[in-house]
Amino acid sequence: MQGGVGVWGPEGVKTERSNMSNRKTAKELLVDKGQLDDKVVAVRVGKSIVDLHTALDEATVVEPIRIGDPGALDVVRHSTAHVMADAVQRMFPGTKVTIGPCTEDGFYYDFDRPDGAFTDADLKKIEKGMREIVKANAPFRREVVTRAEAIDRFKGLGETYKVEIIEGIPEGEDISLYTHGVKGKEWTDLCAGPHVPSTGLLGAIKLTSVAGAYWRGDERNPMLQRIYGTAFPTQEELDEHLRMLEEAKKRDHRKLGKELDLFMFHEWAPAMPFFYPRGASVYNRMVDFLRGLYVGAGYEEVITPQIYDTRLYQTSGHLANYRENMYFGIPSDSLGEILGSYEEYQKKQGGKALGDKEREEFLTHEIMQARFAGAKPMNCPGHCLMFASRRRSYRDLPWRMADFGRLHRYERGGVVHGLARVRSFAQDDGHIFCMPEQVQEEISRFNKLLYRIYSAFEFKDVHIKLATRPEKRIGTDEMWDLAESALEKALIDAGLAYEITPGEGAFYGPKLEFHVRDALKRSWQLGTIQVDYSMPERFGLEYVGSDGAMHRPVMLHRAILGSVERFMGVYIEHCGGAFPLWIAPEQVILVTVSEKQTQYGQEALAYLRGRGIRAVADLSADKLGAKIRNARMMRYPYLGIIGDREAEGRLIAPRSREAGELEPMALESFADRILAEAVPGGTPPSNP
RNA sequence: GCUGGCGUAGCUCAAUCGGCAGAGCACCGGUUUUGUAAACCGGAUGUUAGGGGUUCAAGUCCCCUCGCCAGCUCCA
Repeated sequence: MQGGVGVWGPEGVKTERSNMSNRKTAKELLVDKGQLDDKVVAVRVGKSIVDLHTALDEATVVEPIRIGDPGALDVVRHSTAHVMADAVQRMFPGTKVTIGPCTEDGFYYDFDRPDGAFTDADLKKIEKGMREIVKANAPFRREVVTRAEAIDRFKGLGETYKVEIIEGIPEGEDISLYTHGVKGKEWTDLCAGPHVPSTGLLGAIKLTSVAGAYWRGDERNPMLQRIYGTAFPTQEELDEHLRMLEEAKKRDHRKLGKELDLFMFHEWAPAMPFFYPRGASVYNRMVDFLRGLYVGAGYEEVITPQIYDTRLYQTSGHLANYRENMYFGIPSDSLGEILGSYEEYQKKQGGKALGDKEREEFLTHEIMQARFAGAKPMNCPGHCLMFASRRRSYRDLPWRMADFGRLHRYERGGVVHGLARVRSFAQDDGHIFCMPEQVQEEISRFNKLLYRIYSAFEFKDVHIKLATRPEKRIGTDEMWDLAESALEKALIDAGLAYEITPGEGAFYGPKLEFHVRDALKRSWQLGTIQVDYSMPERFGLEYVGSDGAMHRPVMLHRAILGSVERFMGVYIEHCGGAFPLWIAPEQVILVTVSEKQTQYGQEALAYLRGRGIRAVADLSADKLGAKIRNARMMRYPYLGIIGDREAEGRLIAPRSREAGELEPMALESFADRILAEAVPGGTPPSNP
C-alpha cells in the first residue's frame, strides 16, 4: 500500500480511501447514482474537473463528464499527450520528458532528445505507436506518493526535468503519478491529472507539427523539442478540424494579399507593408468609415509629427521603458557631432580602440544626450504637447483627439508576421483628455462606439480582458488602484462580461482589451482603452476648473481597430478576401461577351462611375467563361455581363458573388441596387 | 533575439549521385467574335536572395549576411 492512502481496485484502477469511512471515489459516487457508463471520462466537482479515482466526501455533488461534454475534450487530449510521451520514450530511448499540457486546439509535449529534432517521418511512427497503446485499452491509474518517493523514482529513471518540477511543488500539495499501459508495458508520468479511466476512450489522433521550445519558456534555458498534436472523440471531428486548418491556410491574408493585389513586402523595408491601389482602397475606406463616426462621437482629428527630439521620450518615459522598440533617426548634423565626440573620447583614452561593449555604451549615451530624432512609436506624447500648448478650461473637456499618424516600432525579428505584426503602421488612435469624474462616462461611450464598429465589420463575438499593473511601470500605486477600478466599474455598469489578466497592463496604465473571434473561430486582440494618470503628470498637463484652480486631467488611450494594418489582415481572413460591397476596392466588373459590345461597355462603365460606383471593365478578347472565372477569383461583389441583348436594351445582366445569376435589369436599376446595398452592415456582436 | 526549416521566371512549382536551368499560369504577338468558372497557335522570361569558399564542374556541398516560414520568447 503505497503512500498509505490507496489500494488497487479489482480492475487495476487504483481507488483511494482515507481512514474515515465517509470517503468514496468519484467512480463509486457515480455508481451509487447509476450514472456510470463507458462514456464517462471524468467528473465535475464544483468548478474543477477530477478523475474517477479521486477520493471525495460522500456528500460531494458530482456530475459525470462524458465524451462530447464540455471539458471532456481537455481530459482526453491531456491523456493523449501522456500516450504520446509513452510512445516517444519507447521509440527514442534516452529522450527525457518534461511537460505536456492540452491547448485550445489540442496538446503538446516537450521532450529533451539528445539526437535533436523529430522529423515528419518520426511523427508518423509515433502516431502509429500511440494507436497501438489506445487499442490495448489499458487503464490509467493514479497514485499519490510522498515527495521523497517521487524524487527517488524519477531520479532513478534519469528524468531530471521531472525532479526539478517535483522540487517546485509546494509543501502540502499532493504529488500524484499516473500510470497507463498493459502489464509489462506500463508508463508513468508525474501529473496532477485528471485523466480518462482507460486509453480506449481516446479517439482520433493526429500529430501536427514539431517545434523548438525553451524549458519553462525561458530563453536562457535549453531548447526542447515540442511535438504538437490534436485529438477528437471521432475521426469525423478530427477531419473537420483539419478541414478548418486547410480553410485557414486558404484564407491566410498573406496569400490573399498577393492573389488579390492588396499589398506587398520588400526586404529593403522588412516588415513594413506596401499597399497596392486595391489594398490602399480598402485601407482608406476603413479609416474613412471611422472618420464618419467620429463626427457623431465628438472626436477631432489632429495631425502630428513623425520624428521628435529625444527629450519628448525622456518626458513620456518611452526612453526608459520602450527604447528597445524604437527607431532612432539621425539628422546628418548630429551624426557629425557624435562622431566628433567619439574621436575626442578615444583621444582622451590614449587613442586605443574601445571594446564593443564600451563603444556601444558610449554611442548610446551620446545618442540620448544629443538632440536626436526618434520616429514615434506612439502618438500620446505628441498629443500631450498639443494639450499643454495653451491654457485649457474644464469647459473644453473631454477633449477627444483622434490621430491616424504612422507609427514605427522596431519589433524583434522572429515576431513579425504579415500584416498582423509590422514595424510601420497606423492606429485608429485617440486620446481623451478629461476630468477624473468623466472617466466612466467616456469609457461607456467608447464601448458603444466600439460595438458599433465591430458590428459593421460583422465581428459578432467579442470578449473583454482587464489587464492590470505590470511590474515595469510608472505612477503610484494609488493611481493604479484608481485607474483599475474605473475600468472595472465601467464594465460592471455596462453589464459586460470580462476576464482579468494580471500584470498585462501598459507601463503607464491598466487597459481593457477587446478580443474578437473571426469566421474561423480564432481570437484576435483588436481594440483597447487605457486609463492613464501618469502621462498628464509627466507633461505637467493642467486645466482651469470651475473653481478657478488648476487641475490635472486624466488621459484615456484608446483604439478600436488597433493597428489598421493588423485589423486589415484579420478582416481579410474574416471575409476570406470577399469584401462586402461597401468596402470592396471595386464594386462591379463589367464583362463583355465579345468585342462587339465594347462601345456599350465603355458607356456603361462611365455611367456607373458617374453615379459614384467603383467599377472596372474587362473588354478583352477572352471568352466569357474565362472572364467570369478571372472575376470570380478576384472576388468582385458584382459582375455586369454585357452581350448583344444588353447593349441593345441598355441593360446589365448581373451576377452576384453571393447569389449567382440575376435577371437582366436596366443599367440605372443596377446602379440603384449597388448604391443601396453598399452600406456597412451586420447585427451587433454578442458578449457572452 | 533563440531553435529548426526555406529562398529557382511576376505567381505556383520541377531540375536523379555535383554534370546543358525547366513547366504551367500570368505577360506580349497573332488567329478566333465568343452568353455565365480556363479557346487555339507562337514568342520573350533568370545575378538560382546576396557575398565568399571547395571542385574540372555548384541551384545542389561548406561559411557569412539578408529575407521569409513554423515555434519559443516578446507584444507599451
